[in-house]
Amino acid sequence: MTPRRSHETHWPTEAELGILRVLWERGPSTVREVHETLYGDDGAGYTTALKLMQIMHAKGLVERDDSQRAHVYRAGINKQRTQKRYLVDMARRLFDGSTPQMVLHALGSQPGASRAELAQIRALLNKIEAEGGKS
Amino acid sequence: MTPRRSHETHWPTEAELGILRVLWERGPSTVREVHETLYGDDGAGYTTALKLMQIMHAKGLVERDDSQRAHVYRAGINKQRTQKRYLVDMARRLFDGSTPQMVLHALGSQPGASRAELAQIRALLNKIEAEGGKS
DNA sequence: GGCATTCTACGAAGGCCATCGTTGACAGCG
DNA sequence: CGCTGTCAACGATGGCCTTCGTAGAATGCC
Repeated sequence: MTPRRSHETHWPTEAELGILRVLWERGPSTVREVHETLYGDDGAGYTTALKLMQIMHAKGLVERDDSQRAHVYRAGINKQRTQKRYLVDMARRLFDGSTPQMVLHALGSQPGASRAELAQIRALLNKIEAEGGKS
Repeated sequence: MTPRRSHETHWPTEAELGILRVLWERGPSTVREVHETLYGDDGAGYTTALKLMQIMHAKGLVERDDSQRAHVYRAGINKQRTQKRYLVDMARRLFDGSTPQMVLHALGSQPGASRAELAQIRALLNKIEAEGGKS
């Protein structure tokens, strides 16, 4: 009935996120390269990947160099910023907006963290505390 | 064309999550109560909430007591488990499946953590380390 | 030039999602 | 009994997402 409130800033869909992951890892790639990496031989067809990437281009999620016959795509949004965006959104939706609460939950449930990672987290904790957390 | 791979285990959609949040917080509630809490006067209409909750009931996301005229709904899935499920999925989609990496990112970007929360995280860290993280 | 291959572009199908309108049941009240 | 308000049920609508089929252009090779 009523038009869905269009989130305005585009959230990548699940399939789009898959393509972004490939572009973030491989760097600029053609549709064929992305398709092979992502779907291999028994995933979605080539034109599916093409269509998705065209739509993503229209949304600004990827940029495109069409000077060659096979256009070369690259991620149009930053990986770190996207990760952060999703984290903040997840905290909002499931943890009352509290990132620390989310961290606690994430750590608490089967983290499988290595000692090195634990040390890294601890170091970050020290840094945050030194810079003055909220009282 | 081809049927979408149906995730089989139902992931609550955005609107469904909103309703679950209300049920988790308020406990068993009627459609009207959920609607008022969630949408107030200028959100979606009453029948929208009703329809959503009926669909959720069909999916098993909520349970229902229909012994009264106004049916009473309660959450059919556990809050903690749902939080964990989303966390794991997010780690998979954006952090190479690594929860610790995700924690690092979450802590690193605008934590807004209170000292108490930092201490809580630190305590949890100690506990995990004591129980032996992977080398 | 002619053919096979590889692209891009376009459109459409089928599914799910959120939203709402309408209908019929039910309850309370005068 | 008849009104009035609330409720569940159902269907439909418009939008978005994923997936393809097909067409047309470009390229390379004989």
